[in-house]
Amino acid sequence: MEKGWGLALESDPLTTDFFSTKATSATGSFFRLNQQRDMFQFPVSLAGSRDDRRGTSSPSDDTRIPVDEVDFFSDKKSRIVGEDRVKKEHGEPAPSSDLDHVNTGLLLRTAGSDQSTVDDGVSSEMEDRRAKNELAQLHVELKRMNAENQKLKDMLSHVNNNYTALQMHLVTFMQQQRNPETEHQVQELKSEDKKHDEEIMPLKILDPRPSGGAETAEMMSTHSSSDERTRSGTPQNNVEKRIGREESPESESWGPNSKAPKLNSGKPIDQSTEAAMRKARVSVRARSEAPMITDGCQWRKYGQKMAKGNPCPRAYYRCTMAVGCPVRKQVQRCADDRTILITTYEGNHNHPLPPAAMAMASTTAAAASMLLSGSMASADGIMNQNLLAKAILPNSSTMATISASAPFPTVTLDLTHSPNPLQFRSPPQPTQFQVPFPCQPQNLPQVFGQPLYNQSKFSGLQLSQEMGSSQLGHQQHQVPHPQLQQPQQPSLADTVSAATAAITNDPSFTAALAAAITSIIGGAHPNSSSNTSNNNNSSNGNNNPSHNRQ
DNA sequence: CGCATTTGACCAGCGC
DNA sequence: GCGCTGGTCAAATGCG
Repeated sequence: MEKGWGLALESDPLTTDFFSTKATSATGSFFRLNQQRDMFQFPVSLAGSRDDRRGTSSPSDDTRIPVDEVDFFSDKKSRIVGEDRVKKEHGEPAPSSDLDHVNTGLLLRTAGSDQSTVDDGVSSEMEDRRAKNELAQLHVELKRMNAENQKLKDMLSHVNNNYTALQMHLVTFMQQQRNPETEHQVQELKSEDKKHDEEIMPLKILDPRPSGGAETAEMMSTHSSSDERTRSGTPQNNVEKRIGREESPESESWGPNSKAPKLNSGKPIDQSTEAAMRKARVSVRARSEAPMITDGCQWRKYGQKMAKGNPCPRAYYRCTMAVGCPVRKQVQRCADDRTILITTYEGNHNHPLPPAAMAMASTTAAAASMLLSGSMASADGIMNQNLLAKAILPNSSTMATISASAPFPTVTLDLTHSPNPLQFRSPPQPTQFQVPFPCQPQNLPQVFGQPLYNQSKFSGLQLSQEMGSSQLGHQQHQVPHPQLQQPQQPSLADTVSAATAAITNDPSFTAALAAAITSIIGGAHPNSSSNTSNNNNSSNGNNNPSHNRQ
């Protein structure tokens, strides 16, 4: 049972098959197949993150190079150096490599090999000396490479941080333009986020929605207090706890019986949208044998119910990565197709997330923001939401559906239509740590021009093709990102499912999504029609990319 | 023993 | 008002 950031965060829920308790035994036996292996997994692609260093099946294993000597960000040289060194130590002649000076020595030796067979005495001594010399050179080179790698790693980390900060600044700026009164709240969030920038990417990217920042802050405070009450645990507090739960926005149930106001109620827009924000949900449909997708967060199961119309029980989970985190999720198998796992997220994390969790968090945050932005953009929420769904998946109406008729605004990301899903495939390495494969970037598919580190078995948002070509391509000028400029490589069918992780790991994803949404909403929204022309210039991510939803 | 899960009970909202 | 349903709680249980 592993408790760190990374893949094994959901260890116990994995082994606990809630379908086996009440569901049929048939499904139980089915889902018990390699649950660990078949978990959805989200990548850890944050450069320089701890997870990146935990690569296990790297070439360093084979060559017995100490891990600290082989950097996963390293270029080919250092690895070759390592191999050469080992081969040297084993008496093998090192092959010609990229190291010129090494080659020189080897070539000399090779050139003289014929002679060395003739006069053994002198040449063997010289060879020894030469070999030692080479070895020393290799050591020096290795050190130099390591230093260089470290430098590059630092730079990469720095660039990442800067990029995130810049993105947040941009969102903040646009948010302030749209809603100046929330400026101070936004600033609060910014300062909070800064605290965690170095180690962990912050989830609480500002909510660009009107009063979004306020909402986030409010939810955080409210939930901390309410949850503290809830966790106080003394029996005499039961009544108080119930009351507190009712007062807390998060405590509202998320079912059709919930107290949450409906979208098109007659309430003023502020209240209704605020409530809608609280209750906005993102439902992810994906194929998986595992009882729960691995989204990088830690969850604690707090309930299970048989839902009407579905023989499979519905499990209720609460985020336990931080005390008082209001995020909850429901996990349920689809009644029609029990290989489909439906995970519904609600709430905003009130804590920083590890990179592994950023993937799903970004996805759901983008979807939720998009949904809520759409619902607020106009009174005709349904229309805009449909447009937003098309914004996510312009060429497929079934990939993302937004329900405005539901008690809560819900966006459903349907990830089950992969032509060749890889969710049942074995991971390339047995370890549960998600390790990028910097050694073979050329073999990796790209989404939005970003190499896919295919460590994810998540079946994917399937945004790669449509979004990459039509949507993102359209938005590239709006959301400048170096990687977005790269030509998109045709996505491999069996790696499409990893697209989501890669997409959502890219901080530009939500910005790009927001830009796309903004342009659409701008056209549909009567009040923002004047902004339509601006969308191509200045809408870059402002309208959406709030990571305040999980 | 501590922690997570299980599971029955409770509560609130909705429909009839 | 009553029953149904969804969501949550918390004691009981299981596991490492």
